[in-house]
Amino acid sequence: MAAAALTSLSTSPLLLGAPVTAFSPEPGLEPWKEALVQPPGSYSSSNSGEWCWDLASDQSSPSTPSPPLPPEAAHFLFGEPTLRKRKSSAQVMFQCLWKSCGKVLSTASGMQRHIRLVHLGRQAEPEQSDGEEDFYYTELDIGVDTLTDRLSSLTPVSPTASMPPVFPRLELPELLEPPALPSLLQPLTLSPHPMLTSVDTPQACHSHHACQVGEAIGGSWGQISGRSGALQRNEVRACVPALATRMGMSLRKPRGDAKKCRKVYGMDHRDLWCTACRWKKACQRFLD
DNA sequence: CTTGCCGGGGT
DNA sequence: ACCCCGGCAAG
Repeated sequence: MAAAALTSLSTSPLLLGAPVTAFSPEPGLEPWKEALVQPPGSYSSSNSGEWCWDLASDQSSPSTPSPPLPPEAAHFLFGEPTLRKRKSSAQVMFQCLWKSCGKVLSTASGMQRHIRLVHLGRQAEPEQSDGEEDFYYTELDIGVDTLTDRLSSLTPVSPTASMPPVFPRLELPELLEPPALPSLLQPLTLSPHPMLTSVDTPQACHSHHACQVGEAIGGSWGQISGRSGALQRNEVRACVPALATRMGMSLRKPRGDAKKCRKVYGMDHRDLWCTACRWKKACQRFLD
């Protein structure tokens, strides 16, 4: 029965083309629970929460008939965002990541066309596209997991993979400049700071890891990647803490640039240091 | 290499 | 509580 419902939902035009107005969060269906009922094969079945998915097995998903770009270029690393089964309760939109653009369209093809014409200056038909447009827009679930969207965009690759993701002619500083991030959040501003609050479900913020990850996004971690798309939001939400750890996202706060007692007074005036510095703790005199 | 400081001790 | 330091990450 549930399968039938999912099937009918997944084929519904509402998911792909309709305006946002139809959004409704489906009371009684906790979205985070859906993470636990993913089809087998793509995810390991650990119940410890330490090991939530395996990119290698993720790649084994069947290749598609004729994707518009070489799968090894992006889909190899990022999955198949437009073809994988989508969460039934989410309305999907597509937002341009180009600096100070932020245009939101309801279809991926429309967004690709927008990027191609407006930003890349190409007139070529989609068939000739090399898929570069995919790098300049992101997929938005207009639903409960806006944070995990952001997190997944910060997830360039599994830590088990050693190769960096392929960014064709990607102008990182421009694409990832801070102004780009707030604009991503605009249509999703259901609460003052969605990046931090939307994850604040009983599950995700249980150990505050997710919140600290949120803080980290504002810092240097924001430069990790701007790629859209990608890993299943359910997976990400289900194991944000483990994800943060596994990605090497240490929860240690980034080093401040203020000179501390040690630097100011020197090793041979330790008696002038604040006690915290003397004890090799975070300096209390020269705060960041 | 140096610096800042977390985590984990000892008293 | 106070004090110390191994060891790590970042620069």
